[in-house]
Amino acid sequence: MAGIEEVAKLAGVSTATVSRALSGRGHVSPGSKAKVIEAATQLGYVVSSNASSLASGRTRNIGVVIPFLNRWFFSSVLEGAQQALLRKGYDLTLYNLSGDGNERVSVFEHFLLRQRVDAVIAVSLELTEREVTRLHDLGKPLVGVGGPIPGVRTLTIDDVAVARLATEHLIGLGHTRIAHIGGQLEFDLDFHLPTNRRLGYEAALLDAGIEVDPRLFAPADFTIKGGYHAAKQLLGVPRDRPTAIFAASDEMAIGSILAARDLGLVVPRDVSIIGIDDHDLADFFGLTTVAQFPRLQGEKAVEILMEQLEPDADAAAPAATPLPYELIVRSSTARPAPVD
Amino acid sequence: MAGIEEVAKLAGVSTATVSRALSGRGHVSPGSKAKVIEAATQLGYVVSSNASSLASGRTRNIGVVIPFLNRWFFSSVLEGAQQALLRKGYDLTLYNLSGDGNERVSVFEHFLLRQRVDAVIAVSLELTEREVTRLHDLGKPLVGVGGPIPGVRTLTIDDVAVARLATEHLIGLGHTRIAHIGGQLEFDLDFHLPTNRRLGYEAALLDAGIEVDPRLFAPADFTIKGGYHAAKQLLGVPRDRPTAIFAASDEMAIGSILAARDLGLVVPRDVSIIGIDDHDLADFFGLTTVAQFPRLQGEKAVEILMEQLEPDADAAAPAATPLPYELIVRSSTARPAPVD
DNA sequence: ATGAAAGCGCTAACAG
DNA sequence: CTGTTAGCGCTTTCAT
Repeated sequence: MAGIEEVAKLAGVSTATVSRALSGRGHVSPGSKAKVIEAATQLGYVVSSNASSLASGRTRNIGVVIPFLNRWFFSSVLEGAQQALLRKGYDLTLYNLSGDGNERVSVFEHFLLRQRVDAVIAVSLELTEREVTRLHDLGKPLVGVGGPIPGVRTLTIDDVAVARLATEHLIGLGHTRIAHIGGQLEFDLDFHLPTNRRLGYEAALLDAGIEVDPRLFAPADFTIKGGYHAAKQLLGVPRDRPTAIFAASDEMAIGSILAARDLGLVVPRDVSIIGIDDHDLADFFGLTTVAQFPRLQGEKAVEILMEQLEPDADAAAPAATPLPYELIVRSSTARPAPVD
Repeated sequence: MAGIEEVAKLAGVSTATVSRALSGRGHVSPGSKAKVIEAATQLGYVVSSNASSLASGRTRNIGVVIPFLNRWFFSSVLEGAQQALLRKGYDLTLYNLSGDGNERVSVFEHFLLRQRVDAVIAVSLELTEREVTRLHDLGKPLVGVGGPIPGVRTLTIDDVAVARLATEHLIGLGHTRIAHIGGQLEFDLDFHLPTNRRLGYEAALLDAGIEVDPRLFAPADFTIKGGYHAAKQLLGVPRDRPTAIFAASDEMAIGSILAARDLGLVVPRDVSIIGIDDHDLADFFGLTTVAQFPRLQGEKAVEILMEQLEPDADAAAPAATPLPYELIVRSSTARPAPVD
């Protein structure tokens, strides 16, 4: 492992110049820079990140705290963040807080504070005030994705508007008996999206002069299986069956499609189904949905952090761009069958 | 941020003793140790990992190189590794090599060599000899999961045996026209599992005196969609339809189940279907499968690294435990319908 | 069992 | 634009 000193010697300059030439901070004459780079590549020199971090206080490493790895939304956010960071020359250290609160304390107290990271991205985790304060006091930027953190810049789609759009799509097709599969209450703890989506659904209904019928709501756990069972309840009633279902996630919507099939119903002839996400499987199932773009959310979180970590850059993204979402109409929604 | 010196002062000992007491290496009297711990917690002291790494040469950080994040097998391995590492007090730095080879070079040359990690876990990536050599030269232990790396300790289930078990399950039920949905050739590049699974399938057939019929093989890309299309091909033939399908992954098996349904076939009455994985969705679809346990594989990879990084520990796992797999019979397989 | 002190390899003033 | 030099905060010999 060649060190900076050898590079300096080979290039015929001082170690300071090597450091400057390689890191890009401070001015170096083109000539020296070329010689340094030449020497560095020749020796296969790579900075020791520890020495560099210790001396500079910067780690070029971002911590990502995330509750699940095996769900579409989360792995997509992670992927987006990872790629954006890689491009910027940053590493990503992963803290998967799937387990109990114990794990969580340990991560905060012992890991994040170890000076391992320059900043933190918290995905769908409601941090406590104490946790936020700790990070702020350390001067570590923090950005949230997919969940509201008081006092912290957070990226979330407008869940109310998205749910409203989905519901209005069904209303526009002529549906009036529209069921909703939403989140269970527990899910509201860390991110309030179930409630917000339900609110958007109800608002759309009311605006259209349709009464909200509590019997048309079924809770589920955001999985295919959960959506399947919820939809069976909703669609299994002998009379006044809903003609459409708005599920708060694509996985639950897909479960609903499978449930409808098992009940002998044809989608969309007998029942229209719409979700939220634009999950990988949505296309395969012909699911109409409102796309959110989690990869983009991950990338954007990185951008925001970069603005704070490296303010020099040409002041890119305007601070408060709303996150995009988009109705994608496939074959799971249609006009309701005419009443005989 | 209290430093080690303040802790030493408060505890009335030297910084060296603090270091020893907190890290556990070297002997410290119980009395001093208690005082140090007391002082450290009181001050909220946390070591600076950079300073520690720089001085000791150890980072307590493991790099995980992985090609996908959004697939069940990979996210499960990652989850297992993450949890095991967390328990050991290690961090996990993630390198997602989804993109082109360019990214890959960059990761190796600039990231892994920066002294950021003590060891590397490579998931389903066939590293080049050069890459392996680089890491070895740096004294960084390396373990592979799910793919063969020449000259490196690798954890993989015995794909041939697993495929054979799945096929024998079908044969045992009385099937003789057994189709196979396997991987496309491209997938064989980085991990040879498609070929190995096909080999196991053919071996089981031959052992049972059943001829291997190349028309009963269809390639796919390990997704539900891919399995769906492959199965349609296989099951759509007008005569001599296979009575069973062995898919090389659960996702393809699930696609097959959906294809069968769309063709008006009842599973398992008209066609039996078996997969490999025990994917999250397998239970929901009643899929018979051979479970592999990717979380466990991730954990095991960590164990192996720990043995090398911290040889002191009570010599745990015997080196060459084979990875477990297990036939899980659900409702997608049954005796073939009697020939009329 | 403990303390003193010499670095680990680099960066950032500072001076020139 | 470039070199000199003092640390960054800890770990680890080496004594004691």
